[in-house]
Amino acid sequence: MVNGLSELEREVIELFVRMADVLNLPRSVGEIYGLLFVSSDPLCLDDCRIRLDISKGSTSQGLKILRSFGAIRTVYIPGDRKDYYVAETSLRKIASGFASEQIRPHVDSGKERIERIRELMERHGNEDRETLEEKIDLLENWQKRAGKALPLILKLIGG
Amino acid sequence: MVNGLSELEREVIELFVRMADVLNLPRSVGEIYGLLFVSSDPLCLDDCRIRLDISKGSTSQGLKILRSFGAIRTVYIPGDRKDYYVAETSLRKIASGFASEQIRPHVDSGKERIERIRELMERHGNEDRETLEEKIDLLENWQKRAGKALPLILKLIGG
DNA sequence: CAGTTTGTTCAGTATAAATTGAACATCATG
DNA sequence: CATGATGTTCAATTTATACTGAACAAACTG
Repeated sequence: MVNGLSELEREVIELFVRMADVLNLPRSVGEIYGLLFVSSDPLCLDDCRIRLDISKGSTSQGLKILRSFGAIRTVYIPGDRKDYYVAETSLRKIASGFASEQIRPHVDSGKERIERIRELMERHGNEDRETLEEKIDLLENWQKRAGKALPLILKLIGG
Repeated sequence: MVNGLSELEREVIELFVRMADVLNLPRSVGEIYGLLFVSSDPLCLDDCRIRLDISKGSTSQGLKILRSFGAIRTVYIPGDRKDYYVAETSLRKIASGFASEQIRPHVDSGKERIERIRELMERHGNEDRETLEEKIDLLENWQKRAGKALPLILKLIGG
């Protein structure tokens, strides 16, 4: 046992580090969630910091991000001023939180950009106009499908 | 008009740069795909390089990546030694290529890791054994759902 | 086959993002 | 209200990743 983490713990944490990587989240976010996930009892900021051997700043930021999409829950422990956390284990909740915080904004800004592109095309009056218009229609189509797919995916994953 | 790119072109390209960012792909990949997407005719490596003002290396790498999941198609132009490319516009094709090249491997390696975790737990014999086992079951459950969701998402998006 | 065109590779460098740690704010408590 | 405990913020630094450009390989051309 190195670092205060058992091999089992390290392996679970690494799993979530990889997930974080895929989801474009900081490594530390994966580490923290992983640690909370394997822990059978709630941990506070300092617990995480010490066991993962990361800085206070990273730990604070990481917990903030995890809270922001509901991947962790705050637990009140009587007689203790510290905030304690447990991993949320409902995939549905996590996925929908993640979707609305990290995905939806991108989809929305994409929508705005397509509108802007439409406007630009008005004053384009080119030979390729026809072809171009088809492309933009296509783009809008993708956009819409992405927007509709998102909630369905959540249903699908969330069970 | 700056850089040889019209405002319209720049806007479309930026759209794909943002997408690339979400999908964890290099910016240049988004740029190249965007350029090919707005272009009404096929472009070769040097066309992309010059119009986007990026290096040969980046362009070559970018095209390689785009080819790797079928986001672009090679077009043969008689009497020209160069390879020409057009953007693939079937979302279904692109999404399934992306899934099998960039997502599936992660899902698979996650599966292996869970197996390893299972083994580690055998020789764990702890008090928390019960709780821990539930967690790992949960993990496996997520894993399976992700594996099954993937093809469904493709159906959903691909139309 | 020497010269040219085309594309790839990769060591070095630049860029963006995450992490650190110290300063700061907040608040409970004696 | 001074002290200590807890958590946040942010400038400086580290780290990971993408990009560059020169060297190279392959293949065509005259």
